[in-house]
Amino acid sequence: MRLSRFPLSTTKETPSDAEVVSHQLLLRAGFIRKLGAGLYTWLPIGLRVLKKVENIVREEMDRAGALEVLMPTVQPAELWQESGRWEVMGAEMLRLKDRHKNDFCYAPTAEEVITFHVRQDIRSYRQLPVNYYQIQTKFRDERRPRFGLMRGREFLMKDAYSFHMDADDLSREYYNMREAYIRVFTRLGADFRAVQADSGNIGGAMSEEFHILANSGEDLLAVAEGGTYAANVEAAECKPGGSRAAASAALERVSTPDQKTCEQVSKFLNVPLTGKVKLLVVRAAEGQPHKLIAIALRGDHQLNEIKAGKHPKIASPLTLANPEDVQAAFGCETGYLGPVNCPIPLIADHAAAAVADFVCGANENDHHLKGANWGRDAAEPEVADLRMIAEGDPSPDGVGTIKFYRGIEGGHVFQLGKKYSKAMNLTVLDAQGQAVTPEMGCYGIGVSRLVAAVLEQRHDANGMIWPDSIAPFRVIVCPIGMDKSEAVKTAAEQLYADLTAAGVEVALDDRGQRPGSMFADADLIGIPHRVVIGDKGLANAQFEYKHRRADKAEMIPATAEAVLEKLRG
RNA sequence: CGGGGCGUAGCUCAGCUUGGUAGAGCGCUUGCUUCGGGAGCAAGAGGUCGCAGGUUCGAAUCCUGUCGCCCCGACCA
Repeated sequence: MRLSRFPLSTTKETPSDAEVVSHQLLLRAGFIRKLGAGLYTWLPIGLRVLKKVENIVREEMDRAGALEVLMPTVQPAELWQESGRWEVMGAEMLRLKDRHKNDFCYAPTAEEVITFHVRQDIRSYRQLPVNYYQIQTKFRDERRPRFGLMRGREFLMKDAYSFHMDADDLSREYYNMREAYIRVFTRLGADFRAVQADSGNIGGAMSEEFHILANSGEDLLAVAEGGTYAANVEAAECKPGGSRAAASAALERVSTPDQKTCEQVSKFLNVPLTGKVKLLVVRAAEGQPHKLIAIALRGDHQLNEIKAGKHPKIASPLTLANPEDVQAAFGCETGYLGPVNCPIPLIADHAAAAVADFVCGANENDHHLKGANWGRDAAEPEVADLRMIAEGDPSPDGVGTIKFYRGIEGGHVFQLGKKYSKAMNLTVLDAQGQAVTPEMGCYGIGVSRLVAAVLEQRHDANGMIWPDSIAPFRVIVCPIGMDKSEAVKTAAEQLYADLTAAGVEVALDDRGQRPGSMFADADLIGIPHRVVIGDKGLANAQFEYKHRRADKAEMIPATAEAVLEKLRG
């Protein structure tokens, strides 16, 4: 490609409304332009990268045996009403009406549509298993689109849906997809982790997310140092620790005026946070004897709202009680709650239940209790895993110690089970002629998000640093004084022709720019290999070669073969 | 959805407090010089000041409404 006919619109200035590096660079380098909140146009150079990511995903899905289809982005409401999600999905689903006033949505995902088609076409166990995928635009009306491509509203996604006669075959395909994802992320040149995940409201059992590690990531990951365990903190289990020590202290009521937080009380009474038990009050699930329920946590621990929300006695999604209701139930402010004489049902986290001689609120304003003990001062509590895992905790699988990382979710694999096949009456006949409801899996990759996520890892002060696999061009040829020197012009044109003939994607910077701006653009758009051709080098029959990551350039023979050698190496 | 902020040239922003001829830098056009890390000089083009009302002799500036966008929080296959 000749850059004289491939306009780059790069800027020196960083757009003010771009927060994260990837968003800044994508705008500065002219890869994308904003059309509205969470809506971006891909310009020619950016689209080249997006298409390459898309093709890597396509190749690996094909290699894994999945079959590509293309479904409409506008879907009839009836299908969503069948699955029940027309009501469940909130404002994040964009709803439309056609001229006949019929309801539609702009696809946020496609479980319903694919299940509908499989119901039409698949009748026999002989036709299963099958795994259909598409690479298609999705729209989710996020409450708060942000970070450019990382959380856009319209985005490009690869979504795959598999159908199986039984759970074992679903499990087999799940691991098949997992392997395909590992190949995709590896080819993108990304530092990534597959982590255990919460399956959210899409439903299902087994689920893992693929995260690209980056400080700007929106998710927090618990990864075992010295082990293999990795989980999104939302999903990370906490195993019960050691047994509780025997009670040794007497119960004592102490005055703690205006000491409402655990930190304040801990400091005021000079006891460690780990020796305190705190109480949170949340709404109880429907049908529970009391509308509120108390959760006891150790002072240094945080509530895991996802795990707690799944507890059968706790309302889902987890909802904190409002302060008036707490006041009415306990007769004191929220800063002084404790398990001793707790007026409502209580569930304790494992760790909170393992503390002896603890400090807690006295259920009376401005007072706490010291030396409190389960089984003596407070009833032995029901225990559950309710807390957020913490850095330094032992890994739940017993190997290693937990350290936190931030990650950008680039892919997600789920075992859905029968949630949609059942809701939408999908059945096939098995070998005995019996109707069976197939098991489903679903597997997503955020294709456009991956472009930004890779960039979060691969950049420096001068701009982007693409791996060869997804770079907009592999090589950029920068001729110095092309319009002055016939020798430079000839050599540049020859190299351009030779590399092109060799099947290398090469950009020839024939715009007649000064060297400084050529180099600045080449660095900003992140082309991995750069060849500079100037009269000085040509006098010695040499080109100058530099890898985008290298500190310095080196001289190589002035031949296409020498350049190709560098690309191989 | 709650809180905060911003809409002025293609881009980044100043001007608004205290109403009176609409500005700068970058980019763009032309010419000359320059040519190995975003060149210099000179000339030039380019703006319904988001939109709609209102106050006023006069509104980018003050008031009301409205739309859009950004940030923090809550939320999120």
